[in-house]
Amino acid sequence: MRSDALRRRELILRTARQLFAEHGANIAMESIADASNVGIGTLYRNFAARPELVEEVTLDMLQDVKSAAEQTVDRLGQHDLTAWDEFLETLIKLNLGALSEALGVQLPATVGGRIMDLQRTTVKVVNEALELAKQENLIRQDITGNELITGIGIVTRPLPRAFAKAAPGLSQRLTRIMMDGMKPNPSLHPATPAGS
Amino acid sequence: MRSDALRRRELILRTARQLFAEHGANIAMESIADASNVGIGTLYRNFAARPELVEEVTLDMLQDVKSAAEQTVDRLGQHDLTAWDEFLETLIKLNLGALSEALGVQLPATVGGRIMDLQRTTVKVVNEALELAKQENLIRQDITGNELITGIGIVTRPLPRAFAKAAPGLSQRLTRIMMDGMKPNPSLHPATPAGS
Amino acid sequence: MRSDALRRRELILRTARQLFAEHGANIAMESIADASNVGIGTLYRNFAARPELVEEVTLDMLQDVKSAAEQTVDRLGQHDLTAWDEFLETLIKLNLGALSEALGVQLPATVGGRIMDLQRTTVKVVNEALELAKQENLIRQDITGNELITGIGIVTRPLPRAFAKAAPGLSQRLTRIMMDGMKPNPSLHPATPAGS
Amino acid sequence: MRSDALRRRELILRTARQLFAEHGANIAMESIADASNVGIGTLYRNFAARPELVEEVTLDMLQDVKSAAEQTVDRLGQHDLTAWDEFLETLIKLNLGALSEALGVQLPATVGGRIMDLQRTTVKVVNEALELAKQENLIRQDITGNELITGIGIVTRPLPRAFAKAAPGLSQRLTRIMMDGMKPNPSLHPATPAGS
DNA sequence: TATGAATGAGAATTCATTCAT
DNA sequence: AATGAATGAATTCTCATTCAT
Repeated sequence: MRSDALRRRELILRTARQLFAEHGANIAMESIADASNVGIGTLYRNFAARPELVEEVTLDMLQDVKSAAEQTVDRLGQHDLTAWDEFLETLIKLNLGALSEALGVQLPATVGGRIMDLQRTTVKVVNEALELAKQENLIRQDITGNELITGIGIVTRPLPRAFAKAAPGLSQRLTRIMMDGMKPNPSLHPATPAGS
Repeated sequence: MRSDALRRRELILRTARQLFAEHGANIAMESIADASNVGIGTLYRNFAARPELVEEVTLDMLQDVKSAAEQTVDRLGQHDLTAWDEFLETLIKLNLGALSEALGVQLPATVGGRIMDLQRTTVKVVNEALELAKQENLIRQDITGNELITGIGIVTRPLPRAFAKAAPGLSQRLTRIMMDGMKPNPSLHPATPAGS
Repeated sequence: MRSDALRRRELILRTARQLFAEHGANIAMESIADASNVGIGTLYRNFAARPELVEEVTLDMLQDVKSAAEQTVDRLGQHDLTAWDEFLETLIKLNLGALSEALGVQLPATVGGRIMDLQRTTVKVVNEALELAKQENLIRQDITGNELITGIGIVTRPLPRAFAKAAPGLSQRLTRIMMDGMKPNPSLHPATPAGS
Repeated sequence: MRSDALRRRELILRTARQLFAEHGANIAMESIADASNVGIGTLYRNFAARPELVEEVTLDMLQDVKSAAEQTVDRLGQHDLTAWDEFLETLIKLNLGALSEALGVQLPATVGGRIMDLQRTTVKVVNEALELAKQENLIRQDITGNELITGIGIVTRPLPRAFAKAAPGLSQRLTRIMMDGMKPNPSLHPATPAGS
């Protein structure tokens, strides 16, 4: 039953992540329980309160980013240059935007240490990948790991329905434009990078 | 008396817009009434329900964009090239991001015709301005009005607190990067524009 | 409407006090609302949360004790000796026991200043009445105001149903016995009074 | 094996009794299971539902009173007069008050026959002890067994925190006063005893 | 038989909306 | 027409009890 329960916990986590991305921060705990095919009590047995669930989903997402970055560091280390574009693809597909929008609203101002820690190490690995990408001139020299991630995160946020409808494919286009803004082009902005 | 009532309605609208931008979608109707110094009943007399208020705020915002675009068309028509950067500045200052985030969540899937209409004419004027800007090579040839507006809208959305804190100035940096992505650079992407 | 609302608030307060005494601490907020013939929302508009309602009921009760004590001081001051027994009667009828049982469980460990204050002044007045009663040899010299009140409070608590049923009138009998324990009888216990 | 199971049941019972006295009626079943070092399932195998556990604890408590009374009858029968005060001490130490408060709230209006029966026989034995005590003039002639037990029970109930804090030692003082009220003093109240 | 995971009814609280004054 | 009190549905969370292993 141990593994059974664990499987169920994972299921709830995945479901919650999906629903947060799809319906935003306001999704009711009961909807998450329903979509996971468990009773509300089971949801609460696994995640003592809403903020805890939000925290776990956040960690889950950060872990995905970190794993992708680690792979990218490996592959770029072996001069497999296709790795970089695939990394960006992965980040985009992770739906960081939808999630971070939903989660950002809810995370308490003072985020728990676990998130801070994982965020830190994640950014660190992303920075390593970035360093390698810069050496191959795959990206602007002044971009930081933080900027890369939040940049993709922000640009993949779901658009207001009205806009999304009026112009299908808009989201991908905007992503592309931001990626273009990160392309190497030393002449453009010697700029002072913000954040780390 | 008539104008008195009108003034009051405008006041509520402005207050709501401010509060939506500041506190997001979850702001309570009563808070809006309080901040407007009217009773909740008066708020509801002016806006029959929350979605209607949201709709009006959206229209208000679109109108601002349209007005700015109109001025820009005028000035660019007279070859006042500083007008373009000022237009972008204005769009950024309008806080489109914060607002559209708050409003986007709430607008019903089937947005009222009024919004669609104003959006259409707004985009049209923006496209005119854009056309002039392209002639002056102030912006990439393949950017559409819709992309410009939503691009600025999306990139000026408030960041999750955790990120914002970790890297102050990040938001401006991301805006800059997206603007860079829109800079004229014919070589980069002959791309097929999406949306209109 | 102002006075209407006030009347309603008082009604809720009275109802809550009654229900706390009758059904104990666990009575649901909704039951109180129902019994008051108001919606649950109205209950919460008047008392922002359960502890606030509990506090108000407590203050209401203390005020009753204080008023009774004040009258008693007046009457004893005029050597109306029947006042004392009537005071005790009143305290008993106030149902202090049922209430304090219900309320005691709920009041936070650190009771709000308002309760502390009113309790202090109440005990003070009771002590004045007590002083006069002692001069007339109506009560043991070593009894304090605090002891008188909590003594009556504790002995009028509702008995477990099983006992109450087995012996109707038991509660009154116990009250009587405790009152007997407070009768003047200098020989019995020169005891050191506890508390104040 | 049989005795093993029995031992476990007794352990749960003792634990529950302690927790009821300590934390009141609201203690959760799971806390009782935890404190007993058994799973919640085991608790429910031994006591089919909360009221049953409450009933068993009540019986346990009544049995203690009965045993103490039986000893007292024996000793008083041999004119060991110290037995009486020790009996009172024992009743006080049994923490009848805390328990009966917790249990009283929960016992269904129609208490099971087992409780009624044990209560009856308990009161009977207490009455025998009382008879002997009266012959030795250790207690008022008009006190009944029921009154003695519930009197001690009620006066040893835990006081609301606010009062307890304001006056440490208050509880013992009140107990003493009630005991004083039961001291032999034929002149005081020829009163009609209530209950049996 | 012991365990602890699962369940869902119930409790406190919030907030959009309606209604009496 | 303005006000703010009243309403109740929706939401978060708890805990007694059941059930699968």
